[in-house]
Order: sequence, then structure tokens, then C-alpha cells
Amino acid sequence: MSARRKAAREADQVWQQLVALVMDSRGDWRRQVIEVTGLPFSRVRALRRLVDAPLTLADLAYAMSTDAPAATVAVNDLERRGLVERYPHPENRRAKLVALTPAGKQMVARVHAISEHAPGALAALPAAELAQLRRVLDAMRSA
Amino acid sequence: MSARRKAAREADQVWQQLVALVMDSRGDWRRQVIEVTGLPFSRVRALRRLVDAPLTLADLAYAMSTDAPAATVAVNDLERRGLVERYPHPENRRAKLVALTPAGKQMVARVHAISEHAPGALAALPAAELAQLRRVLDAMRSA
DNA sequence: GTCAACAGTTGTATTCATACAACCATTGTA
DNA sequence: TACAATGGTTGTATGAATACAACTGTTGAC
Repeated sequence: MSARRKAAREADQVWQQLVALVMDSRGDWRRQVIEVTGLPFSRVRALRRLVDAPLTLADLAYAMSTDAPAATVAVNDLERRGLVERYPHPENRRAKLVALTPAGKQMVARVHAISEHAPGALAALPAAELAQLRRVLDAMRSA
Repeated sequence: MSARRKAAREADQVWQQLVALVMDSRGDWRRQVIEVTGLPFSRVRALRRLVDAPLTLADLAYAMSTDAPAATVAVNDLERRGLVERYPHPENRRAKLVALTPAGKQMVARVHAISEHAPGALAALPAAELAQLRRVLDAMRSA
């Protein structure tokens, strides 16, 4: 096996560990998101896909791995709440772009501000390892 | 602020980053779990709480952060599928303990074997950092 | 100009998840 | 013994997530 493939498999395994860890001890994060925003969780998921840039409905549906009708319904709801707005695609009159309004951005910020307590195993890590972990996560985000 | 409290806050922040990362790029893990097991996701969540030791229904409900009726329904379903069995609590005749059957353990193993590809940012990490990350995760699991 | 493919919308149906009320049996205690 | 608290079950109600069929308008290829 090539070194490249080996590295990829290593990454996949680490990822699985991460997912399992978060999913297992996720606790009430989802519940908290729903309570803080007053939105169904899927709406929040939609909002978070739009932080970087506006998306067409098709792209949004793909990003959420659902279908187009679901995206339409979600955007309708978010638009009624003033968190999002539709506007015509400049180069394709079939398509529409969906963008966050200021209120929408604020809502996303509120979600990011939700703080959940770290599970015991994480809180028990030595400070040095914790710092290392944070460095890795920062590196990932900026990548 | 005490050093202890400061460390706890640091851990909480790292944890938030982890949760956000996994939730954002979770992709089809849930979908895959459902497909592989043929079970609703909440049933899988229940199964996974039972790997370490049998639980009473009340404890299971608490661990899943839902209520007792939901736990009863879930266990009924899992029992019909032969993945779990109830037996009387040795010291409290009100309570019942729920334990995985061999088939149930096998099912959990199948869930753990589901491999999802690491998101780009993670796969792009230098090998040394990846190894470091894995070390931290291993340490967390054994803690 | 016709026609297939694309982008979005509307409406419907189904399954899941969740919460709550009401109930029975057991336990421990006043 | 009477009573409150615990552990579980049944049934009901509701909202969320998901999928699919059918339709309109737009585009691009032939």
C-alpha cells in the first residue's frame, strides 16, 4: 500500500473515533440548539451551510444531503422568519440564490456561542494534550 | 479564576469545536448506520448504551436523555428483534435489567465497523499531528 | 422550433422522535 | 396499615424528518 493511501486510512480511523465520541456523548447539544434558536434542528443545519456564501437551492439540498423539495420548504420557513432571503441567480434565471440576512447571521452566531460542558474524559486530559488538540483543530479550521 | 476552572473552560471550548466539526461534516454517518443495521437510529443509540453493562430501563432512559415510556418502547422493539433481553433485577423486584444478546453485541460491532471517510481538513493533516490526535483520543477512551 | 434536462415549487404520505397522562406493581416509611 | 415514592407499561398526541409524484418555468442541444 502506498504511503498516501496508508495516511488516508489512518485519517479515516481517527475520524471514526471522533464521530463515535461526539455522537456518544453529544447529550443535549441538539436540544440546546433547538431551545436557544426556537428553530427545528434541520433549519439550523440549513443556516449553517450558508455562512460562507450564498447557495442555490439545489446546492443547499446537496449540502444537507436531502432533496430539493425539502430545501424549498426549509427556505420558505427561514424566509418567513427573516433569517434568509432569496434572490435571482445573476447568470441563470432558473436558479435562485439563498443568503443569510443580518438576523440570520446573528442566529448562527448564537448557535456557535452555545457552550456545552466537555465530557469527563476530555476535561481530564492534561493541559499540554488539550493545548495540542486545540492546535490541531485550529489548523483544521484554517485549512 | 483558579487554574482548575480555567482548565475546565479550555476543555469546554475544545469540546465545542469538536462537536461543531463533527456535526458540520457528519454527512451520511447516521444514514449509513440506519442502512447497515436496518434499525431506526434511536434504537442504535439505545444499543450502544448497553455495551458496557446491563442497565435498568430508568437508567437507559436517562442515558439516552429521554423518558421512561420511550425506553420501554425501544426495548420492546429491540427485544422483538432479539438484540436485547430483559431480566428481573436481583435486588429490586420493581426494576428490570436490559442486556445485549450475542446478536445485539454483533450489531453494535457492525455499527462500529462503519467507516466514513475523513473530511478533507482532517485528511490533510501532517502525519505527526494525526498521530498525536490519535494518541489523545486513545487516552480519552481508556480514561 | 422541439425536446430533453435542469431548477424550483407544491402537495402528499410515512416513519421517527418525543412528550405527556394515566395506570399497575413494588418498595420503604410514617 | 396507610401513604408517598419508585420502576415500568400502555396509550395518545404532536412535530420533525424524509421521500416521492406531479407540475411550472428556463435553458441548451439538436
